[in-house]
Amino acid sequence: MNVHSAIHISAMMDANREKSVSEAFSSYRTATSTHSGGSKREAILEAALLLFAERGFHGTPVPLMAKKAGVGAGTIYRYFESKEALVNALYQRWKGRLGELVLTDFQLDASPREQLRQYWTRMCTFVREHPQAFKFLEAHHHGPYLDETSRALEMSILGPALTFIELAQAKGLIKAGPPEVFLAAVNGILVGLVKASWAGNLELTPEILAQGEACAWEAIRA
Amino acid sequence: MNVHSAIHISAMMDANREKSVSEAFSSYRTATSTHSGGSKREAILEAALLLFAERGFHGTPVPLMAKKAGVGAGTIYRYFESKEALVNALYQRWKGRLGELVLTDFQLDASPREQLRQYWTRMCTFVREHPQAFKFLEAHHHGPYLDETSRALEMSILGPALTFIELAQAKGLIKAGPPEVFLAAVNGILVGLVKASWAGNLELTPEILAQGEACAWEAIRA
Amino acid sequence: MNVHSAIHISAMMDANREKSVSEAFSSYRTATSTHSGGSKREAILEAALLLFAERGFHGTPVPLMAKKAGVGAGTIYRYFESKEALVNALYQRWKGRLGELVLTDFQLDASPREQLRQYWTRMCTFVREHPQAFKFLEAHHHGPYLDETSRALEMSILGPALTFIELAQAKGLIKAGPPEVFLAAVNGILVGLVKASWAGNLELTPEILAQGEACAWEAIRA
Amino acid sequence: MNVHSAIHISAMMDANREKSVSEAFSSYRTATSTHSGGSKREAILEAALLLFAERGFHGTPVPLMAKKAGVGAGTIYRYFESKEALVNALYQRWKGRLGELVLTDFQLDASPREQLRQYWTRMCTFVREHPQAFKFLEAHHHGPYLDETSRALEMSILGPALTFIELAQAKGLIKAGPPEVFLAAVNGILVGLVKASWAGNLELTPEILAQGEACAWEAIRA
DNA sequence: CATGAATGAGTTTTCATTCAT
DNA sequence: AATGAATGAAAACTCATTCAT
Repeated sequence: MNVHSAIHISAMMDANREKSVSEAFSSYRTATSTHSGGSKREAILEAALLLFAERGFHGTPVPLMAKKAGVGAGTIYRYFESKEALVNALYQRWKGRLGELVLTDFQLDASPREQLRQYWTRMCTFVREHPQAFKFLEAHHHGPYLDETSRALEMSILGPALTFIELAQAKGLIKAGPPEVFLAAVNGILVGLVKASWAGNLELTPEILAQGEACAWEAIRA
Repeated sequence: MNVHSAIHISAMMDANREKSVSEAFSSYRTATSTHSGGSKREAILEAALLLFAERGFHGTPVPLMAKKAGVGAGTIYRYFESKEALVNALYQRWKGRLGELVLTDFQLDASPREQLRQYWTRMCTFVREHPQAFKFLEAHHHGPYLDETSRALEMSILGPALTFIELAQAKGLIKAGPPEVFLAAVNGILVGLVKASWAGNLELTPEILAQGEACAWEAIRA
Repeated sequence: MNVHSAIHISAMMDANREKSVSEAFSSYRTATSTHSGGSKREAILEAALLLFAERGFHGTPVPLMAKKAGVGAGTIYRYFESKEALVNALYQRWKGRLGELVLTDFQLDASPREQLRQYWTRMCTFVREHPQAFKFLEAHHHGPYLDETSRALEMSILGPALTFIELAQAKGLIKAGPPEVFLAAVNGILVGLVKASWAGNLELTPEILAQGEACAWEAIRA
Repeated sequence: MNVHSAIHISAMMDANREKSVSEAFSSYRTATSTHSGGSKREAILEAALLLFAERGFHGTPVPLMAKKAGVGAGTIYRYFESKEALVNALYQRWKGRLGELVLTDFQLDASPREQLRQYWTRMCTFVREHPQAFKFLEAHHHGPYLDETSRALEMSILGPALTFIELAQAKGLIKAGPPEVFLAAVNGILVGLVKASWAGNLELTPEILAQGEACAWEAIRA
């Protein structure tokens, strides 16, 4: 797998709604400005995001989502075939957005140190701007209700990331070993920090995030 | 909080069952060899552990647990007041065991590098011997159904760990900064590796775990 | 307590549904002519009345009520928070109706003999028109599932009745002694007759009811 | 039906246990002094009496009765075929005792006024000495779980009482009309007073009971 | 005999989904 | 298209009864 797989990410997003690549690619960009039909769909997805993040998939009744979204319970089923379809659409949307954010215009030719900085910064941006989405993605990683498309999306970020690590290893700038280890380390540190902040043990200030980035680099540098 | 708080961990384990500290302390040690009265309780806790780990609290119906445990559905309520009481007992049992495993006879006077090795090794032992328990603890960290006792147990491991980090920082052997950052980094790397293995991206061989430990040390060393 | 407390009765009726006094006052009058939204509620209350009267609160499963009411079991919980809330609503409704029937436009200045006749007649009317309601009220008098509001309603009929007895005693027309004794006697005779009819030992003809009224008067007259 | 039907009462008591008339007749007299096997049966019946009186048949779990009786849950089923059999045995025991108390050596040739006094006094004795039994009998009068024997027992007291009323009517000492009316009146007054005392509205002092008796007599006298 | 742990049918209650309006 | 009342299947939990000890 290589960097260019990034272009497939958007195609998988919101897969339950539209199947066309180009449509899918543009759909979420214009999400906030869509009109008739779209605003309710957005409201539902937003309410679902918050509730799934706080209470989990099985812990969130559909009528509660409807109430929070300000729509009728039946309306949800006009936009999504089922609760499962909804959680998959939501997962694909946010995993897709995260993937786009991270991979779009990624500096292919920067130094590994610089690339880590870019990756780290973008992930932190996502965490800051969409904390509930991050929590949702983290909590629903491997729910049995996720379909193949959702699972496949995971790889679209992991794949390019692994490629970058391999390239850096080839240059001797990152430790030798399975690249998955170092990706797990970097992501693990980030997730560790974020979870510590959720638990109230830590505040995610820019300084602390920078500190975390430094740790991540030291963890993987050769 | 200091290292000696470790002795309180056992006292909190299985709190819903016995209240006496000494009893609680010894109860789980003999769990596998318990007499007739306890075997069903053990079967229930074991079935619950597997199912909660795979499907989550809300995703696991009581009758399914009963079937997996080989008991009647009503039997579960002879041992636990409610499904919530069961998940709390389970959480406290395993968090307590993890705490004991990590903290018992911890080398207070070893070097930070050595202490990290010991911590890392013990955590890996737990992951290897009780993978479902680790998954369960990871997934149920902050469920709204956890009671005060369960939440309090969390701190009994975190507390001592933070103390060690502070001591090492004072000696200039670990980076300066909030100790929570470095604890989150170490744990994050471990959890990252374990999750990668769950996802099938990595096999947790001794070599890889050692690699992870090296990363963890580099991440936090001064 | 005086006669005017009667105006509070309606306010307490159906207290679980509406809180406004004026609304509550008029709500049950139009009960039989309610619109689409209320017909199921009425059907549930009617089915519950019959079943609770025949089999008691604990002896009546919710699905049986649902079947008798011609609704789904879940529907009952759209109208009542719980089975307990339902029995309380039912109790308050009928106790309220009985209170209204007895106290509305009661002849404050008639002779005690005439007042007894009026009270007796109205009670008999209630028994004739709502035999199941009378049975229900009689059987659920002091169930532990009744809430404060239900219990309080009891007093709104007893209070005025006691006042009338006291007034008549002051005029020397009713025996001296605690007024509660004579109220118990009058009500006891009525309930005795009704229960005898339930047992099949007696038919509640107008003659027999008149006979009972005569007994009641002789029982309490000075 | 005449007075001599009284001798059949005992024969029906505890019918579920023994069928022989003589045995049945003597069984409850010696109840408190019986030994092996009997004491547990008594404990069960006593616990059941209290619990059924307070919470009703369906509101009383068998395990709770067992606990209150100080026996194992299974033990109850060594003495009674089922919960229904138990409530019937209990009903028959106490209805039988009440019948015996009222009818044994009843003054057949006394004046109606004197006979009422005797009846009233004996009923009051029962209420005073066995308040829970009275409450139990009152509450379980016509439960659907009562069998034919239990229902039949009712008549063994009512029958003789009606005979006495008829005799008194023939002498012109009690009002003309269906004797059931006057029996219902007398019993109704008594039950009314007792229920008022349960509700806390009245204390059953000797004076008040005498007052009640006076009311009862006035209610029925010609 | 006596027990009380065990059970599954039955209870109350919830909830994903449908459908008449 | 949108709704939310209605539903029944399934959830959590209870309890009358059994049976191994």
